[in-house]
Amino acid sequence: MQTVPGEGMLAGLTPPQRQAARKEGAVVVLAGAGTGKTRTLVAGVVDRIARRGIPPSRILAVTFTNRAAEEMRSRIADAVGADRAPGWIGTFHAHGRRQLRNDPDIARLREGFGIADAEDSRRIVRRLLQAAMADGAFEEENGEVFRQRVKSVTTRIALFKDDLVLPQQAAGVVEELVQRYAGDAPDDVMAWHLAAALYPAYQAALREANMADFGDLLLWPTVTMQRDEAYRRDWGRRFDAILADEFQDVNRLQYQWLRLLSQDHGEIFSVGDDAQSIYGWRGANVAYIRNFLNDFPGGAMIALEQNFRSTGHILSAANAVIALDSGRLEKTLFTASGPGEPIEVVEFSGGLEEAQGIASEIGRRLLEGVAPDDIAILYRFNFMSRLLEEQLLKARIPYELVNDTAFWQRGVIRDALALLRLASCPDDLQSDEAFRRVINQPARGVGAKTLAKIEAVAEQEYISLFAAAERMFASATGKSAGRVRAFVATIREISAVDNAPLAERIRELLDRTGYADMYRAAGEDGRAALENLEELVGLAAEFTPLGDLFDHAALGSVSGAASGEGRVRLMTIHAAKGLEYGHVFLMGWEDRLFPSASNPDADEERRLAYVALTRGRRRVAITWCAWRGGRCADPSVFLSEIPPAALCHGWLRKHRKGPSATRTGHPAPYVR
DNA sequence: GACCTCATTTTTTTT
DNA sequence: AAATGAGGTC
Repeated sequence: MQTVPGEGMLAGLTPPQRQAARKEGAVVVLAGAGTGKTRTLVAGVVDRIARRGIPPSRILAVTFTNRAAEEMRSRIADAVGADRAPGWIGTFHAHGRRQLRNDPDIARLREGFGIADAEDSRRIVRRLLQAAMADGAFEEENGEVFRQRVKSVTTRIALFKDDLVLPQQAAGVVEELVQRYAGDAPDDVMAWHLAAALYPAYQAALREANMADFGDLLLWPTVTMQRDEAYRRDWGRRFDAILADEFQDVNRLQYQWLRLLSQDHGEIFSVGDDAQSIYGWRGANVAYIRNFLNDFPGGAMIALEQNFRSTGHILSAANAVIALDSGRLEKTLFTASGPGEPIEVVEFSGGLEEAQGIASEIGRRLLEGVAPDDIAILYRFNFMSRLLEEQLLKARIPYELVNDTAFWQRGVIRDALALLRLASCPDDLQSDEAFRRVINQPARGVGAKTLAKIEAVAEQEYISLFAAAERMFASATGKSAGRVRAFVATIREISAVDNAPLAERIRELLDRTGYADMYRAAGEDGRAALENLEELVGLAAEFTPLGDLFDHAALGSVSGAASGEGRVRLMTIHAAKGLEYGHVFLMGWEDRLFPSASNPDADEERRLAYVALTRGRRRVAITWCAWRGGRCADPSVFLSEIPPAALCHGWLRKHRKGPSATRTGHPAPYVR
């Protein structure tokens, strides 16, 4: 027998893994945490290429995150060679973008449309809500309340799209969605109605700006595939096999998209774990994986239950917590390794003590020789990293925030990109959001009132805001007129020279508009911003055409995520899914905080706890505080659900005194 | 009318 | 971290 490339890796699989990888037709692999999910998925791809002879170019593999796509790509390349890796590995959004770029008119967009990220969407909704409020659609709201309203309406419009609801259909399904998301609060119900009412205007605003939001990327291709059989077949026949990762997190839109693409051949290999479904608030519906066999008759479901990651104690804790998840697909993780160390539970008096305690315990483990990047601290909410950061800094422990405010979403970077967009097409309405963003940055005397005047002119003449400002201030006198004229002239000049390298173009924009000077003048306060801008200039060189840079920025890429070797990782539980660490610290396990009182889906919080626990390979510590945020707190219910035999009081007891353990100070950083 | 500073607030979770 | 509000100055 000749050897087939890739057969080697198939040989290293467990029997269920191998059975799954070789199965044809519709398959769902129910892969518990740490059971070799990615390995099996990669084996599935390899089997299709190497054994079944499907051309790599005819395989579509889809993931949720860029990180997962990247990992899959490299692992497949390792197995079958880079030249034989599938050409279509990417996130749902990247695939949708590709489809929409091919036919912008299915969304009634023009070529070169931009991608609106969450903040762009919020800005549009804010304007619509302000207008609605002025019309008396609802009571006047101020500040914080209004801000919440904007956010809550924006997310609901996105949920309509995730549920395959078109703008004109929204009003008809409000009641259904109110029920589904159990928005008992009157505010939430109102937000649903507002969202349904504003959705058509929101969509019109996007179209006018020639922009697609995240939902649009997949919504319009899917809707068109439903309506137009020729279009569906055109895309469907490009692939002989489809593979989907994290299937438990698909929403209705993604699910239909997968079905439409796979319906001709029925070759859909999906991998997931219903116990790890944690994105319900984004429209994900566990029912799709749980009912897979109903929707794909003749399909197969294969469970992977042997865990290769964690110790026995960690698994018994995870199994106990997830056992109470209602409606779950029964499966129990087991391991061939021993029980290992019990999970350490540590109670602190307050958040500061907790942060100090974790920092000093990490310091101790680093001295014992544990590698910093084998340690992770996980929390429910991003804001919980703040105290921790201070303490880690103090203890000179190198750390990295994973995914905090992503590079591309930072204010400075968005400003710089706005300048670039403005300069790339100042007369296009597409640049209006960019104009709003940077016209008064640095201050040029254009406040809300002046901007309103510019907007009025622009609307009247049906020209861009930039063109309107140019016209209005051409001959105006006054303090701000000169500054606006200079700004407009600078953008025009740079706009005219469009052959300069991107990096140079950005640098010129930043310098000549006075944007960079604003931060140079700020001294130490502006240093971080200037560094970010430098990084952007460096990064920009990699992108041509220009549109790719904007798309990349919007689709949130993993910039710099691979940089943090030798650092302790701090991240949310959500961000930790799919990752594993030898030492895991789970903080803030308190009632109301975790499970979060603001999530109506209690089971989802439970699944989150399961995800958190199963990130640990050898040692897991759970901490909680009796006092946080000015009020008393009780330990999380999840703690009481873990079998006592898997728990112990760990390092916490010894260090209740707090500061004394750290006061001695550490002269040198803990670097190996 | 716009700007500045200072204080306050409030966070889900993310493509 | 970013968005607000207040109060004072130009």
